[in-house]
Amino acid sequence: MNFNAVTIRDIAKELNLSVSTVSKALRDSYEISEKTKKLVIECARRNNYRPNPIAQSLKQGNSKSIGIVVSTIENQFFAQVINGIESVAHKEGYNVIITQTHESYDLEVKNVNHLTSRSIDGLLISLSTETPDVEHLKTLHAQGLPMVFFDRVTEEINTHKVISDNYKGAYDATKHLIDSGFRRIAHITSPPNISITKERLAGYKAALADAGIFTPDYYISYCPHGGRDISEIENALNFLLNLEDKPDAIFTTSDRITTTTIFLLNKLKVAIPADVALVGYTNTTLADVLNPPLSSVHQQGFEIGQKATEMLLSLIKSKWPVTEFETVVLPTHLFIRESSTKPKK
Amino acid sequence: MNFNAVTIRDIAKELNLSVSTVSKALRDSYEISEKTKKLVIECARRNNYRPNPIAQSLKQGNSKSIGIVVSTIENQFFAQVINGIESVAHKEGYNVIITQTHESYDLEVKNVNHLTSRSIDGLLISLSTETPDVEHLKTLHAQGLPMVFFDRVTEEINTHKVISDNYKGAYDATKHLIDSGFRRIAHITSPPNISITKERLAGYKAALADAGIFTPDYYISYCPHGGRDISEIENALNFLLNLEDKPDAIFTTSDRITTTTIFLLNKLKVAIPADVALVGYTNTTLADVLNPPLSSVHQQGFEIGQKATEMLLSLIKSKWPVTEFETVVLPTHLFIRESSTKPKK
DNA sequence: TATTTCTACGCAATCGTTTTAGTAAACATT
DNA sequence: AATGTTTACTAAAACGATTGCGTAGAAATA
Repeated sequence: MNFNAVTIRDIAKELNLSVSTVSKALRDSYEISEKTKKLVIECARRNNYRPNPIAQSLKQGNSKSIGIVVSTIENQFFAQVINGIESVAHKEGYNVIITQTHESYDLEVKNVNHLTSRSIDGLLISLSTETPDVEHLKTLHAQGLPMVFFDRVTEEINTHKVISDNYKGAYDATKHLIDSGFRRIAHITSPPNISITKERLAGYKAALADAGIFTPDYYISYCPHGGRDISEIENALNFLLNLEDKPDAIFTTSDRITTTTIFLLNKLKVAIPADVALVGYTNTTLADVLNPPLSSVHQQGFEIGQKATEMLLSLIKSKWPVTEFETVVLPTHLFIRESSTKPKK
Repeated sequence: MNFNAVTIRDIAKELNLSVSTVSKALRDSYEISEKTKKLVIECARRNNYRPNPIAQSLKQGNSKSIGIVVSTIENQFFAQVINGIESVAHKEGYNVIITQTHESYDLEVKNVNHLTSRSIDGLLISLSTETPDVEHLKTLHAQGLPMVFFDRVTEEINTHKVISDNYKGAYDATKHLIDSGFRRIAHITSPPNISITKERLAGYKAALADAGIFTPDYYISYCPHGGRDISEIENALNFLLNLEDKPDAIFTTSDRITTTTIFLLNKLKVAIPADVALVGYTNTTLADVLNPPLSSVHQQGFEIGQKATEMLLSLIKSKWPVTEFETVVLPTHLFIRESSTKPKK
């Protein structure tokens, strides 16, 4: 930084003291007399001295910053998670570096490398939908980088995790559709490899099974890129709506898939819920104002972020290697609106 | 970083070379023989060596990171701007640190201090609605910190700026309402002190004046916190809708004010556009799917971010103090949807 | 053969801060 | 008076990477 060149050395020179005295005075060391402390502090203030955090980091071996990897901050859910992360991190004097994968594996690897090469103290990560394996994270984990997974987690790395109760969220949504009188309930979801897909699929299947409703496998559509390409969802809908036993309801996962589905159904002039009902996962604040108001499973994004950060900081601050890990599961909430209300005949 | 302890010194020891030789080999210096270079590079790769960027920063006096200050990333407009910023920054090897003010002046000051104390090389900032003055930035600017303003800018600091054509956006929106047959057009907007408010207000007034329509001052409502509190907008609407010469159309500014207005109007069972038409500023991807589809002025968020970052990097890289500054104005686009279509009688 | 020029590398200082290991001087204890 | 104990400070070594300068030995030139 050349825009703020005042260093501890300048103060030392001005006061005819050694740098170590100045440093200790500023850190309020017991070794320094009150008189000198006052002198130093006053001089620092007068010269608008700010300790160079880079030098501090180098000396202390930590950077007081944590890295975040999410798919995209345009997703309201992740924006809320990040707000939760920041609320805890800032309180503890950590700053955060946010990176986005846009669901790409390449970008995930690049971002993780970039973050670690920026010397982060810990990592908060939600896996990209396109991530086939977690070797890039295993190495770092083995090297001792504290990491906490949230939302999309992996079984292959043993560390803290924070997730929503995806199973129950999906179960509740599906059961609600069943209770509302729908029987042919399709499911449009993310790629089968990521955790949230599996958990939500299990909840969906369980609700149907518990109600004794048989559902063919072709009612389940996976979007390989998590809805990054609108065509993925378009294809899924075209397929479903042209079936002979066309579904009378759809349960969607993920913010993007859900909001895109409502957009496409409207465009296709498929009436919701008259032609097909819809319940989705989304954290948009606009669900109420959509046409029609969208029934949705809402996740506690902010709280997920908070919890994950608390756990990460506890790992970072721990003096001994942590071997006991925890997976925190936060409840989801189903908001019932018009998109899933059986129209009266 | 203790989780990645491989340093240049470790490599030197392993190969029985000096640290300087290793450093120079890795930096491909002409002073080092090809044979040694190959040896060093291979050893570095094998040991998963990564240069410690903190040490590099300290030596080189830059941090290769830029700070961003926005009101909130939950706002789609800012999320898009940030994506634009990242696209340019990452390409140039810079990483970004995002902070949010949530429209609070206190948080803005804190964030700016935090960022500069984290040794950023430059600052990209959109002012908070509650920011009464820019003294906290003037000091930094005077000290030579490169900064570029975007979206909400200030006249008081002479540097690069990137904004939307707010005047024209507002003019077009208002003119469209007039052309659609509306005459009593109200305006709900951000606090009068920030730049976008002034620019949009001017466009709104000009369109009305050009059409020879007199509009009373009480048709203009300011939200002191930019719509952070829903009650601000509630009050504005209650006031407007209970007027004797109740407006037949409303033009709103800012993402949050616009989407909250549609929410409240729906809640109040005020039909849009039958009872009152609506055109707003918003960058949500959901405008099409809202009830009713929302006419809106769309800003080129991504491009604003890109442009601002290009300008910031040019400031950072400049060898000489820059004295010629530029304000780039990007066009807005009006999307006409149902919320502003005069219903047939 | 003596001198100069290259080549390829090492030494040591540097960035700004923190911290360990001193050390004079003042004061207290026997 | 000789010895311990504080007090209040300083010198110097880190942290990891970079870089100007120095130099041994090989090669080229005179």
